Amino acid sequence: MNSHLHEPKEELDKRLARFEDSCRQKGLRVTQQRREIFRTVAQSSAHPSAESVFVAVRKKMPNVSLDTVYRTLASLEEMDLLMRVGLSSKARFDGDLRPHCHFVCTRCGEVYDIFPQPGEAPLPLPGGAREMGEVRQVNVQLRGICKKCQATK
Amino acid sequence: MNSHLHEPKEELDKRLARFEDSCRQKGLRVTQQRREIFRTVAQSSAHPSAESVFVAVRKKMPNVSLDTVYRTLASLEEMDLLMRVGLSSKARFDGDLRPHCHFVCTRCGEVYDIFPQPGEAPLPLPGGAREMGEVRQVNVQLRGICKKCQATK
DNA sequence: TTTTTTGCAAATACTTTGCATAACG
DNA sequence: CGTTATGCAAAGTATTTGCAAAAAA
Repeated sequence: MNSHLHEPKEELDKRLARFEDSCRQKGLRVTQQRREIFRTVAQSSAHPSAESVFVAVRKKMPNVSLDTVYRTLASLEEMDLLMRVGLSSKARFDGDLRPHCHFVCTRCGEVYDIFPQPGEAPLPLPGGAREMGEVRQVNVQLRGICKKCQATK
Repeated sequence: MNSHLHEPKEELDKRLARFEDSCRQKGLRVTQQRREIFRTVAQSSAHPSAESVFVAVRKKMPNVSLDTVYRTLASLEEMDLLMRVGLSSKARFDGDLRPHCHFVCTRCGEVYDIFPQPGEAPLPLPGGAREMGEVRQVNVQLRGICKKCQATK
């Protein structure tokens, strides 16, 4: 899975402890599968897909099923123990090419535009960007709960 | 489709002209379907999905098919006439919660981390963000062609 | 007229769900 | 022991592809 530790062992233990705390706090049981799936994502720097996690976890737990991986990744995201890269499920398109950011509501899925306010400076490219390759597009996504959903409780 | 013009008519005409130029430049034919699909996305501010575009276009062209919409949206993205919100196809996960950006290679799909360089200031939240709702996560994605793919030509 | 594109239908990829059994607390 | 989570199988979305007919240049 092209993964390597990005932290020493004690650090991983700390994260595993945090994982267990989060589970208990949410009333979720600390199962072998959840622990192994969490450990796998926590140790990888390859931004794995559900399938990759599945393959990796299977090496230690040959009976784990893909749907458990999906369910667990969703729980871990819910507990803020990992994050999802990009937007999931279906693709959405934007015909407005002017620089702007998106606010994505994680509850209703709605996407709102945030245009720069008058006089606001454009976001600078991060310093390390050039080394990665040729940047053609910048996509800034803020995720949270939109006003409308907050009102609905 | 909850769309409204975000520009006057002359502006749209200019964009349609640019669309036709881009097609010719790429050797793609300017078909009724492509024109209508482009116009639909260009006029919408709703970040439509392929399905939404399909429904909207069908009102003017009852025989258009969903796969043509998919194919056309891909071409339009290729020509930089629209952009895709978030990442398409499959979900990917990141267990590293430290603030960092992602470089996504649009050719090979690989995702690379960009961590802030020593002394680099964190990116400021855009001014308009607060009005949208409660921001829980910031996701900065740079898209382009990675070094490895550039080398492969 | 020649080549590209379309629409149809079918295939594929990704993700989710219902249900009986197994595992946690 | 009571309840939650798992694995299996099957269903549900989202997207892609092969091919004959239609449209663009």
